[in-house]
Amino acid sequence: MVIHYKDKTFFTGKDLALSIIGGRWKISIIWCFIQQSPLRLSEIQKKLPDVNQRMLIRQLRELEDDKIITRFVYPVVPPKVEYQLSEIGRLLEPVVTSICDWGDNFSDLLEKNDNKTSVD
Amino acid sequence: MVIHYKDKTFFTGKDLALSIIGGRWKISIIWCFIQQSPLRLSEIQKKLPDVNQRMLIRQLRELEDDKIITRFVYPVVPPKVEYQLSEIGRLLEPVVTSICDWGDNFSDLLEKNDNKTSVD
DNA sequence: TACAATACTGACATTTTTGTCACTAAAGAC
DNA sequence: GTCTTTAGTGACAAAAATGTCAGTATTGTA
Repeated sequence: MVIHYKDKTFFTGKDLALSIIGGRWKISIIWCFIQQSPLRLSEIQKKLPDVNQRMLIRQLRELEDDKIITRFVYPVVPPKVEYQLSEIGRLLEPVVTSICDWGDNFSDLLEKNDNKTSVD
Repeated sequence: MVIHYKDKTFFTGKDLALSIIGGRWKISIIWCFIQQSPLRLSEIQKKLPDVNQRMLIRQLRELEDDKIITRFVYPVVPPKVEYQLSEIGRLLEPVVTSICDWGDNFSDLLEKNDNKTSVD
């Protein structure tokens, strides 16, 4: 199987997937949408205070380009733009939840080992 | 919940997880181990020809530091070193498979749309 | 005419990640 | 002493990702 996408060639769905969701903040952004949808830019900013606006917008554009999220502009003043997951975007939920689950497992393990080696 | 790990602070297991498996080749490396284990460096290189050796070793070191994989050196000449997933590393399987599954879905979608819009 | 609030964009700096090249280590065989 | 093979390391270059800052667009209201 060979996949051509945006001038690049991928030999597995996995590699294609990684190229799409591999961005620094992509999974975190998608996680926001799984919790609440739709979301305005300003709302995502509140949920992800560590991401600066410029970066956030860039990642949103990429996700939009890849059809993971949709963007809807309301013709009002002040401007209002709503983002939400597309159908294929919503299918990323198992990816995000499995990452969360593993992270929780890993952090439990850290705690256990910390207690084991702690000195008082 | 606050997690301190390697001089950094994480507020969710997800963020901790992303910091550990977020490296450029980490998921691909873990995927190799899910397919076959243990693996020698030279074997991983064959499976991931796009990763140069220096990079591969660096990613392996990071995974080892994070206790995702173990490294066993056989005291022989020429040197023989075997890597394999640790217990917590093996728990990454659902993460990897969900990414693969989603990628396959996405690539199916691409194909469908290509056919729809193709001209002959 | 100036101001408001939201959602941007452009140019550039900085940081991080990745890649390259040349080199080392190990110890038995010759 | 030199060669072999596998698995590395160090120093540096290049590229990519990310961050910063200042600025634009919109149009109803004061």
